[in-house]
Amino acid sequence: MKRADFKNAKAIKRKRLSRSFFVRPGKDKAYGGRSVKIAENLLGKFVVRRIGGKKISGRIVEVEVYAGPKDRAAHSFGGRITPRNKVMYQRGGRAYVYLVYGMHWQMNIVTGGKNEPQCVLLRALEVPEEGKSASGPGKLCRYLRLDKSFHGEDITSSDRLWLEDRGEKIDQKDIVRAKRIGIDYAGHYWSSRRWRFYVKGSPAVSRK
DNA sequence: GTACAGATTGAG
DNA sequence: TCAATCTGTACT
Repeated sequence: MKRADFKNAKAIKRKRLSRSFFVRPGKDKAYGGRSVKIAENLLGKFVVRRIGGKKISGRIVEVEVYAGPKDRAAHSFGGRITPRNKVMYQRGGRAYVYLVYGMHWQMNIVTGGKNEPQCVLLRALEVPEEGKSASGPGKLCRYLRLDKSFHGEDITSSDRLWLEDRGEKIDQKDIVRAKRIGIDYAGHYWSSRRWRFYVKGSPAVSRK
């Protein structure tokens, strides 16, 4: 490697997202507002999964906000606390991983402070591997090889799962705001909230 | 204990 | 359009 190349390689910014990204001070302007902001800010960040000496990563291009206890589509609706969702009540920065439809894992990131049960679902990544796909929450977990053992993982300190800022800032005009997928059971008010965000034009976005 | 539905996916 | 597949949840 030439000296200049080495310098360039070192110059690529890879900063792990820390607690302050997931837990933000202040009050929400609208219900779930801070988590909406976090969701938008997650676009363009990278998920990194370390398996032994190997790293798998992907660029986040699609997310959804779930903001209990008012949100009928969220597991925390009504303030329910169950073995499955109790991690949502912890301080932000942890993974909420669970099985849907008896066969697909989904990964959420807990946002907000203690006893503020909110989270952001990761729905799609752009991945470098030819032929591989992470377009959809189930496929994303299959790609990253995530399962129940990651439930509750603190992604601000874990050595096998974390998020990175690599210096990209998605412009507001490139963020599409849409209705969440697969939650029609939550009733018109909640299913019509535009709490799904994706990067305009990304080929990896699910259900375009 | 039983019943039932689901933040999905891939095949037909 | 539909079945796979199983956990969480609500009820008896």
